[in-house]
Amino acid sequence: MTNIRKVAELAGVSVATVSRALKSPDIVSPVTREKVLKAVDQAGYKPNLMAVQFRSQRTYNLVVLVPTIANTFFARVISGIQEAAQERGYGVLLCNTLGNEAMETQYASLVSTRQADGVVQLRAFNPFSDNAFPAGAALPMINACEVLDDAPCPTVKLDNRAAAREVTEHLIALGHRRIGMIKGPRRSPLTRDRQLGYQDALSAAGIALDERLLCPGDFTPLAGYQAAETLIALTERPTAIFCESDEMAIGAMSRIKESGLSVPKDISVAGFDDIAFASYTDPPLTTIAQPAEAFGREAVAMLIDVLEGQKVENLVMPYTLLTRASTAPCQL
Amino acid sequence: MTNIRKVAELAGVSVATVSRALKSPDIVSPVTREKVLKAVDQAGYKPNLMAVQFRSQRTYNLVVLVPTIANTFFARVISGIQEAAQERGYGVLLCNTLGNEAMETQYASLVSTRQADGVVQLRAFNPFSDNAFPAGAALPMINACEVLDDAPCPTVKLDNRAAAREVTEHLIALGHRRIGMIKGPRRSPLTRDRQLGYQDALSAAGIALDERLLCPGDFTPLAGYQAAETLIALTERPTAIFCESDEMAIGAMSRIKESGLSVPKDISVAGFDDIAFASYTDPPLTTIAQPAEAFGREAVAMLIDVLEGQKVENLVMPYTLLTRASTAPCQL
DNA sequence: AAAAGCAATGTAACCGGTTACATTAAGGTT
DNA sequence: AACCTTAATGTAACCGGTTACATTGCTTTT
Repeated sequence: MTNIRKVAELAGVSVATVSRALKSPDIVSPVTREKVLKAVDQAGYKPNLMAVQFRSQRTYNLVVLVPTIANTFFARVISGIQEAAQERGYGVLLCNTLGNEAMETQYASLVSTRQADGVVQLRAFNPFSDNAFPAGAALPMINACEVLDDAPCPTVKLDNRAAAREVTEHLIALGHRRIGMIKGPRRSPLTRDRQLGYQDALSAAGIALDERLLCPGDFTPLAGYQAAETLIALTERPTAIFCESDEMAIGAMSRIKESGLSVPKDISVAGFDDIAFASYTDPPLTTIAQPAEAFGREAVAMLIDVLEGQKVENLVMPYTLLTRASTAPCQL
Repeated sequence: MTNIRKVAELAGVSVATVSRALKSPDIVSPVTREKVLKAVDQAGYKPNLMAVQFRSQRTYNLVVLVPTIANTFFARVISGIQEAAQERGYGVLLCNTLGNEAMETQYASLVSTRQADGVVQLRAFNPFSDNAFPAGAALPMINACEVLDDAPCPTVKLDNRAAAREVTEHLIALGHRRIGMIKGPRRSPLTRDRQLGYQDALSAAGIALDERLLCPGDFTPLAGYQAAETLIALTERPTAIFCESDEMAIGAMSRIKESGLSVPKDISVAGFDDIAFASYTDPPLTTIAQPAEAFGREAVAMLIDVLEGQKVENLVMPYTLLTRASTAPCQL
């Protein structure tokens, strides 16, 4: 393999001069620079980035911890991450953690073993919290999308409470009083905030909370399907269902129609995320649009700022309620 | 940062002994090994993997070139890749190339600059074909899913022609004679093979090929939506449509219903891939199930075998026709 | 003309592991 | 007791860049 010494020999200069000619062209004479560049070309020289990284102790890689790449919302976030990282010369080591905390911790340790410079965490879990990491060490991390309450790092999030409130208010404005909710995983702050927003809207409208209308889920279509089954079976079934993800909403709609009920005539359905399929469902899905790609881009921008020693501030991203045909006035 | 020398000092041995105690425990005495391990623990020592990699000239990273991560079929393939890579101690550098060839070539060059050991290419394009790479150099690569005809590397693929033929035969068996096809990108071998399979079935049944029934697409729901529009507008519209991806099938179904037509009563729709949503559409989608995760796992297994100097053979993966409610007997 | 300043380049230490080779000590053989 | 073998450990070169410091030669200053 051609290395810097070969090039130096070919150009008749020292290795230091070659290095300088490539990295700080302005401090070598034009004549020498020419010679070096010609030698580089002739030898087909490409710097061994492993050596560069080793020397500079920077990998220019970022670890992204994603709960599941199969969720199309995260796919969009990752696209944004990828794009922003590439623009700034960073690579992305993607880690599909499947919600497995041990795996998250393991992947996060890529930073402490110098395989990556920092971490973007898309889930409310601090992979550095166990004792595998030196307590004082500042491990560059950004927590985005699902954010810890006491995040030990900068965060990028949505005002989930306000967004959930807005969806619920939309349903109430359509005359619905029995509104089911298909939630996310139990211990997620995201789920808690969205439920708070749901409750905010209910109490503002003077509607009592009925615990039976709350179903747990895990953001997958299957979970939505099963939760809808439960809700439909209630003696007083809801006339509207708010799902914490579009994927669950799709599953729920499937189950509702299977029962011979109609969306939105019998039951209105609202989702969250605005995934690509949301406008192709039958009927098209009312949902909260999140700027998924922007989440990714902003998280990366912040992480790189941290790595470069700049100060960063927490970010709250905007959302929009998209009213489509899956929600309609209550028929009762 | 604690390095191997600190540990050596702490344990009262040489750095070589520390290295050996960790990498080949059997060649140091039990007593010394104990001392070293205790020192490692005490110092909180973790080897600097950048140094290890630099020394061994192996990164234990694989580059994965994926056309678009937003397609849920690829999301499944990537899950498989991730899993297999992790099991064998490799990291995955995911590159969302968006079909941009310059970007593919750029990412592939991570291998020549020693940022990664090999490439898994999920698209029919040889990123090493331009002159940016030394001609003779053996750049470890596996081509999976969409495979080049003259791939310069081992491949993992489906018998797309046979699968497409099987779907088409299924439609013909239901009595359909005018069968539309929503295709993939023009120059893709995948699209060509699937069209050949479609034609095989037609000619076996004595049905003439009608070019107007062939619409180009790009695997997105929007493309399916638009292509369906074209097909519906034909004076003699098809009674069945075979889509080269489930995502396009979902878009097509949406457009068909928008026209007041019913699936499958007026038009049967079949897809390809069996993405997670395929069983939650209304009606559930008849499709070809591909072992997406297995594609990823096999590709990684093959790539690592190549990296380890073993011989590998091309692989053809199995498929299954899943008959669901979106296809029904022809009503004409 | 001697001193000082500066631009251009060379020399070699350094990053943190791995490993070929050298050295030492202990045990076994004749 | 002299010699050989083997296990255990130490020494130092090495991977391929980067960069602090040294050196050279030329120009400017007084």
